[in-house]
Amino acid sequence: MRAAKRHTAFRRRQIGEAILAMMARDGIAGLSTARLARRVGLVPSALYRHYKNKDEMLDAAIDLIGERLLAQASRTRAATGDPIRQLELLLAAHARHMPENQAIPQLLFSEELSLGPVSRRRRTHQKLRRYIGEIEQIIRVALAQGRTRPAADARTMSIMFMGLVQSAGIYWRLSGRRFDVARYLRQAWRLFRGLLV
Amino acid sequence: MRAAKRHTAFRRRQIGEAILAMMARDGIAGLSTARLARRVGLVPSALYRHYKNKDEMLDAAIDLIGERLLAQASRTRAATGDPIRQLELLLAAHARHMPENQAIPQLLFSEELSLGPVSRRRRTHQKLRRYIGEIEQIIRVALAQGRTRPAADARTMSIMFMGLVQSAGIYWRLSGRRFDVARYLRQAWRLFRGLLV
DNA sequence: GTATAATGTGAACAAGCGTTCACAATAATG
DNA sequence: CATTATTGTGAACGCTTGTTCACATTATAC
Repeated sequence: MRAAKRHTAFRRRQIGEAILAMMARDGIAGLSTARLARRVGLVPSALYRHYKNKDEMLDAAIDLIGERLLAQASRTRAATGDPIRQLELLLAAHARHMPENQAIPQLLFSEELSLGPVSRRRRTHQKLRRYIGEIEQIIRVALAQGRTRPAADARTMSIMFMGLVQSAGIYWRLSGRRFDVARYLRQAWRLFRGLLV
Repeated sequence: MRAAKRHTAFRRRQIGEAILAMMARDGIAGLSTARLARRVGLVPSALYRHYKNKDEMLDAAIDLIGERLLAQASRTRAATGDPIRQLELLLAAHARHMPENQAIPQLLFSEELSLGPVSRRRRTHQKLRRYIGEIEQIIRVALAQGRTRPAADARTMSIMFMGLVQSAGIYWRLSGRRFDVARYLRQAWRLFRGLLV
């Protein structure tokens, strides 16, 4: 059956989101144009009406990831003014969206990042830096309010914060989704929190 | 030129170490039997004299990783009796061997782990659990000696500890090897240490 | 020293990959 | 309504992949 004719903008978003979903499960390397097309409901060659080649499709997906991360951050900052509470909410969101968000660590460690064009690594680096920058700002505010004299700067702590999520993701994935992410992150948060207040 | 005839045990080790080295740079997906064979100095078909198929080669490499991790841990525990110092040494070792050890995170997030046989995921899970178990024991000793009443159990803290290394690895890789891992881990260590003593 | 087992080689294979292209169908424009 | 631009289709391409197999070479065992 022939697929409906939709605008390129629509298809581009469809394709981007399909890539994200597929990356979350199977990583970026097992992602073939054939499977991607099937998921979107098109024939492989149809993808090339909307993107020049596979590289452009992947880059679009990376942009999507960056957008979502930043949206998550700003949504959290809007929810409350308390920096400590913001970090807590952020961790909870990561725990809640662990399945879909696996696309992120999959991407960060994909071989595409080392084998593919340098521009892609830089693009990804930039997205992550922005997100960590958001966290760093929150931590800076928290440190200003807190009573402790911290043993490290806000940037170090923001990378550590990301490490909490990463380690949870690894273990969750490796355990066959059995590892209790929410519990771990709650405990880890209690420790991390102690470094701030 | 025809390659020398070596015993299978010798070739197996050669192949395993070649996989590790190649994984560290390019991940596990870009790893083809052709490139692997060239690196070992053989012709692709020769690999099949020593392993039944590619899956078996990868499993062997995973075993090698496990061995190295445990060796690292026991070497560190032998170096000093002080648990705090042990953890510090372990972090320093991770910083020093970051380039070679990239094979580990590459493996942990490889799509081979989700697409490949379940046995491989379990195998990897087991290796990592053993290593984290070692860290957990060290932390347990440290907590018993310390004066603080910890806000989380030793297992949580051991996963957090691994998270330090992971986040450093991500950033280092993404920054094009420019990120100062040693500096970051020193600072992160000061924070983590504060949770123990 | 001869037979036997172990290891290496090159050719060949089927399958999957990303991509191109002529052509068909549909939507947008006049 | 006619024209034109846009989107979808199926076949075909060159390439890489993992693997097998008959055959050549070398080490080991008797």
